[in-house]
Amino acid sequence: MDAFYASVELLRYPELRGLPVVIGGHRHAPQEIVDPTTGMVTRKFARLGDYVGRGVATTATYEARRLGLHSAQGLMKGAALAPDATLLPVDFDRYRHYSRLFKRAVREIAPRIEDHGIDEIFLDLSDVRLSGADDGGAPRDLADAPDAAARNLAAVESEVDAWWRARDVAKALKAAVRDATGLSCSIAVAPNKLLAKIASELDKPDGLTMLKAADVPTRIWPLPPRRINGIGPKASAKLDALGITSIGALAHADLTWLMDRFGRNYGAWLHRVAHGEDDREVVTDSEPVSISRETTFERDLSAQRDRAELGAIFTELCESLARDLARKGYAGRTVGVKLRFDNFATVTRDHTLAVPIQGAQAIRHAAGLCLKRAPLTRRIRLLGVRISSLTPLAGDRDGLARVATEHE
DNA sequence: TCTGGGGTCCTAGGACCC
DNA sequence: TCTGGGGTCCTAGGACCC
Repeated sequence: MDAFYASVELLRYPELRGLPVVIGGHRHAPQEIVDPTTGMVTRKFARLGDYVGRGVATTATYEARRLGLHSAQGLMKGAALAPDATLLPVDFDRYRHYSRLFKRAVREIAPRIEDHGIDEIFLDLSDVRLSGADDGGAPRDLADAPDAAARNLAAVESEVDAWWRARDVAKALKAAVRDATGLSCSIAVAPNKLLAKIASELDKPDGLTMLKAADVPTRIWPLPPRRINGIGPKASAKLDALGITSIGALAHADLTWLMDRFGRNYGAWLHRVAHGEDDREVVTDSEPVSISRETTFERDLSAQRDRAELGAIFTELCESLARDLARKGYAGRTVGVKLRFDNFATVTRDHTLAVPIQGAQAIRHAAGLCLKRAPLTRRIRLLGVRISSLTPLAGDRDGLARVATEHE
């Protein structure tokens, strides 16, 4: 989905279209002002320049991106860059709603969907046929061809057919998503998930990109390695320092040289992905591995001096986690805490129980044991509680069905 | 004016078992 | 009279993703 959170917000605040808007933080909802005589409603939006706090931008409209604003950027930093941009608070419930809408619309056309976050999916289009479309009838039986050359030709023709069919399917998907949500998305059709993901960003927003394996040298190799899903800031910086600034350069790097510098597994993986190779399946059903809640405080808290406040937040986190767990229909055996200190260093502590738990009190008790083992000398900026080693709760078919549609 | 919140996967060491 | 070779589970940290 294109600039998903921001685009959802523009649906309800159309007067912001065309303006730089940033989504982030949580305490600055627009004020509605009703004119007592006319009854006309005008909204007063928060100005990014007035923001004070520790929030980051989750999404920026394309107009805001032109001013240098982008996701994961601190809002205070963004405020210095573009003080007159509009700031809207995040509304996850609303985004989840639109997420379900677009996924449902897609599922009607292409049922083999892999969830990849709230605003992304992978689709297996192998067996998708548009109903009512003239797709040349039944697939040709290659065995009917009289000789090898004819079989080859028939195979090529059938591949070409599939290619144009996939393009029509992608067009139909975009139309269905727009009908269901009023939102635009960008789609790429490619031989695998790796290439589809990269290609889907080549023509954003509202893109439709068709990419064949043979296109990799011309269209993928010029891109920086960072565009590959799995090459983040660290690996990218290291590649840069080694003089590798494009995916093509990575493809031409020696395999053993890469493995020596990045480890056997990661080095071999870098080599494969640079050549566009990826054999991962589209996974249509998956269970969550962990569920967590965390919060960053408005000011750093001391374990001694702010004990009461920390305790209240800790309990609240355990209660929200227990609610999430119940809503999704799971119990878990491993409870963990996460602490981030004033110097941004992060520690975690885990505790595994003999039997799965799900209640807030049991979670709070186990998390308390973890907390006792954590260093508590520095001031704390973030506290989190997590539960893993999950087992679905028997008898909660409703819950499981909800998980199947909500799991993002 | 430092850097959210929700996740997944990988690595590495140690305990423990056969 | 030095300490094999598997395997699993648990813990902690870190890179990465949306």
